Amino acid sequence: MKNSQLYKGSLNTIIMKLLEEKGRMYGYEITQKVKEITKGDLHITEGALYPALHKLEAEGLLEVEVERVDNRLRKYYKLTEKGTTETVNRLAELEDFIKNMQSIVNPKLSY
Amino acid sequence: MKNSQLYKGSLNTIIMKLLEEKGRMYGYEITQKVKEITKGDLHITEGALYPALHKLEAEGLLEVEVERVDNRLRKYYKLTEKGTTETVNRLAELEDFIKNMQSIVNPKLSY
DNA sequence: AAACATACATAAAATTCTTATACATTGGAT
DNA sequence: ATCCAATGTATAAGAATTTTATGTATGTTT
Repeated sequence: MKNSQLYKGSLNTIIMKLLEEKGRMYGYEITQKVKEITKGDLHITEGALYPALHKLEAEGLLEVEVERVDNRLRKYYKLTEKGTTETVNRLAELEDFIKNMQSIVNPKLSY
Repeated sequence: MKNSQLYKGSLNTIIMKLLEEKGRMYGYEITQKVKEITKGDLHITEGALYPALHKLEAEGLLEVEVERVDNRLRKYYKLTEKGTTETVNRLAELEDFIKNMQSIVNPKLSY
């Protein structure tokens, strides 16, 4: 990930949310989608992405389907049942996190 | 910090924002203030806090004033001029970060 | 022919945080 | 009187995540 330190720790949640929405995605597609959504602010690097995907798979949250498209390898990831359940929790945590960070940035609004 | 991984990378920004607002604070006070603001969600541990404060000081973003209160040592931290300037940048980054994360969580709103 | 985009991967190093421990004072409860 | 909780700072070992750099290979554009 590029730029701000703030994105540290949010990669797994981002991956899981995108997969929840799209059904299945491959690694490179995830990087492009995130770049698009954040208008270029967030560039997920391969060095961060692939180990993260492999770990989520090892934890049983994702499963992979390998396909060959245009003679190039693609690994499509999708949420397992366990992963889907866990995504609900992670998104709830994310919403709390965002609220908390907003309370810190803008304490005037907490009346 | 306790619970969610999401807070990783946000500690420095939290510290700087609180100092910008309060003028000066000591470590323990920061932990209590954050606990209060987040209604107990975020517990900043000493093992994370003190190294972070020392590093910000080493970078010239914070300066320290040692005082003895009730025979207990207190180290009050405040932003340097450099730190104040940098805080503006960090808060802008935080706002972008929050917006980006909201775009990811709630893509429907991005029409 | 070179450069760029697509597509995956790993390994060393840096960074940040968790967990555990340490020391010292004050105040309240047993 | 003694113990425990709260206040206050600190460090060190280890874990986890990310950065940076590198590698492989194909397809497309200039």
